[in-house]
Amino acid sequence: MAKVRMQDVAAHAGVSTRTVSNVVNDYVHVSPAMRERVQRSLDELGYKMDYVARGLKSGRTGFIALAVPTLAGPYFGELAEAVVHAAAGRSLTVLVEVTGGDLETELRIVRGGLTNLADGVLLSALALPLNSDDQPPPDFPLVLLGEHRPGRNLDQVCIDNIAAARTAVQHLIEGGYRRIAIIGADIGETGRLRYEGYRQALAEAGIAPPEALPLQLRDGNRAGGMAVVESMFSARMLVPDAIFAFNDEVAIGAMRGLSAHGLRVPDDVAVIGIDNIVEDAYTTPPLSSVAPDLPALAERALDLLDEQSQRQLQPRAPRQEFTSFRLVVRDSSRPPETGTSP
Amino acid sequence: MAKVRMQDVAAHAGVSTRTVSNVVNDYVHVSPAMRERVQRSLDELGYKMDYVARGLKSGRTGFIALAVPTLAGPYFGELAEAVVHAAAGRSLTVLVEVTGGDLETELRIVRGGLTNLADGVLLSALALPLNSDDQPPPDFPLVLLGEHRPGRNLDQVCIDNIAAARTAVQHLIEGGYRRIAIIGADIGETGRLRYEGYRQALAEAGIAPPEALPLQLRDGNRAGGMAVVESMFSARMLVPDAIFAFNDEVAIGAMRGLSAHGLRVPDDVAVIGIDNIVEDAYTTPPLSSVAPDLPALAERALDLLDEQSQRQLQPRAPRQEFTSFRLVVRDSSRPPETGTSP
DNA sequence: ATGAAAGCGCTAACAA
DNA sequence: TTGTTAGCGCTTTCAT
Repeated sequence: MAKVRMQDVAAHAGVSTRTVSNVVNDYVHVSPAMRERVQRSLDELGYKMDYVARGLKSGRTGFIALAVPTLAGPYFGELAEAVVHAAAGRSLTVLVEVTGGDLETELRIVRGGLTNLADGVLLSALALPLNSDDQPPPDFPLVLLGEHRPGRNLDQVCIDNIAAARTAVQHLIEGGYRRIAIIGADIGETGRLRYEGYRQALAEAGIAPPEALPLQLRDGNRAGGMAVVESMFSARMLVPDAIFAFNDEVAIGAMRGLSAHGLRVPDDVAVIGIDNIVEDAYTTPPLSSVAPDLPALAERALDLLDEQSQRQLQPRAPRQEFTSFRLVVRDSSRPPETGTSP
Repeated sequence: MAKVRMQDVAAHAGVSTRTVSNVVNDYVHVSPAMRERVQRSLDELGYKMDYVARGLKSGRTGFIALAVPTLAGPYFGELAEAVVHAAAGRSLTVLVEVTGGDLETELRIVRGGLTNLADGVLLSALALPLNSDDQPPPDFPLVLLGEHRPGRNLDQVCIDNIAAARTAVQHLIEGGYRRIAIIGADIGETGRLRYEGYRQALAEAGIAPPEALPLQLRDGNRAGGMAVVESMFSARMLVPDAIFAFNDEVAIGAMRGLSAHGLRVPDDVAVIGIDNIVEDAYTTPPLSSVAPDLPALAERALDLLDEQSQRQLQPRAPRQEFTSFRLVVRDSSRPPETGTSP
């Protein structure tokens, strides 16, 4: 069964390709009779649109691309779901590419590696150099998603990392915790921002930060979080009474490390992370977190993509937008006095 | 900065587009001098290949598509990583589409919705009707990934679900557990197969299955697993001494439900799942599981895609291949006598 | 080793 | 309302 082209359908129905195209694309000015006739041929021959060919001509494909560092961890999967859902509301299909946090891959994407394939690109960058203002702005709709900030010449939507971190740490302080450690301050720009929020919260409360943890956090995942806690014990450090983790995965790894050493959460050490991944509600104890508004983030990102498609010609100043977040308190950060939920 | 076409480069270098194409595609018969000259123009003008246009003509895009029901849960994310990794070894880029387990979307894909965009499609189907043998075979490389079995006219690679389930249940039996419940026997074809393995293991050991759990598992996720356990308590059923869950997410939900009712794992109830997601090593207690060999699965799937591209003309009998799995024992299924790991 | 030119399947000006 | 036709950017026969 060879490929059925529009021309084949046109021949079969005794009309021109123009008419077939009109029918396929639900063009308004087609007589019902004609539509009926063409539709019959369409069905009979089993015609399937070649979206690539259409894209070549029309410049629009109906796809948008989402590039994320990894899908192995939960956060980007949940982000992807939010984007898929938001895109579906606009009749857009999402294609996800995994970059591996690889600089070369991220650069390829910023330089248009997905253009013509997708009408717009959402990129969660990890490795992209921060000061890339010298790079020419991309000539296709591109929005940066999430916490990285590679230069100031690209649209971006993310949560206010400083505020989010400060909220988390303030919550710990309000719970009476004083020796509050941070894990992951060294993870790229996001880590820097979250450290700043941490620092501000402590400063506001007049608390001195405890001594820094000995091991740097290599990867923002469970294994990394656990390793940092292990290093804390092997360095015989004074154990903090609370930990603010770079993200929930790290927090979960840290909790595992603590419990492996016989420490209870939150009685001995309180823990809080960021991202509010689904898993948080099922850890032991359930993990407190700061929840970014993923649906809103996705919607805003698509809005910006839209905007960029419109003003392709007359570029405007790049935007950085924040979406809201909220504190989600679970047992991992509830001070002992308060008791746990029923 | 308008779009730079091959023609522009050709003009700039004073050659034909043929030559530019040759240089770009590393064609052998190009004189070093010519290559040098064209390359200079390429760089100078900042040429970027339009992969869509190339795909239109050549029929190959360098992309393969992976369609999964969801990315919100951990399993398909980890599967996607495996596919991305395997594909990278073959200079293929993976584009992931989320189907939502939606029948309409799955049908669109089987009918070629991603053709011309991707050189081949890997589909993890959920809703696809089982007896779709009447459907004409797809005219593009397509391999089914994972546990579903929609008819016998498509290539498929998955683990042997019956054997995997039997292995898990045999492990529980060897641990001395007798009242072994299953959660998720009702989740589609996969559930049916895993139930069969469960049944076989019990039969081999001469154990009668305990009374069925009152609530059907709606979704194969944590919330579903927890809900089933809750229903077990509200129905005042005799609590089993071990649970074999449809997958690890369900197992994790079940563990949460058990601990919410004051039952300890594995002392009161042992739990085992399937998938061996990363999270398993960090749950409390760490969750035993059956681990599919994801890298092997991905490689075999790509092999089959390759094979299909070759014999486009002369179709061969569809294949169903199994990839190996192994039992991963962690604390959640270690009988009390045995003690826990150091 | 390189050039000229015919499409890949579709859309959209331009015509009628 | 529908037909005709010129490309979209690229690859690839056929020439040279």
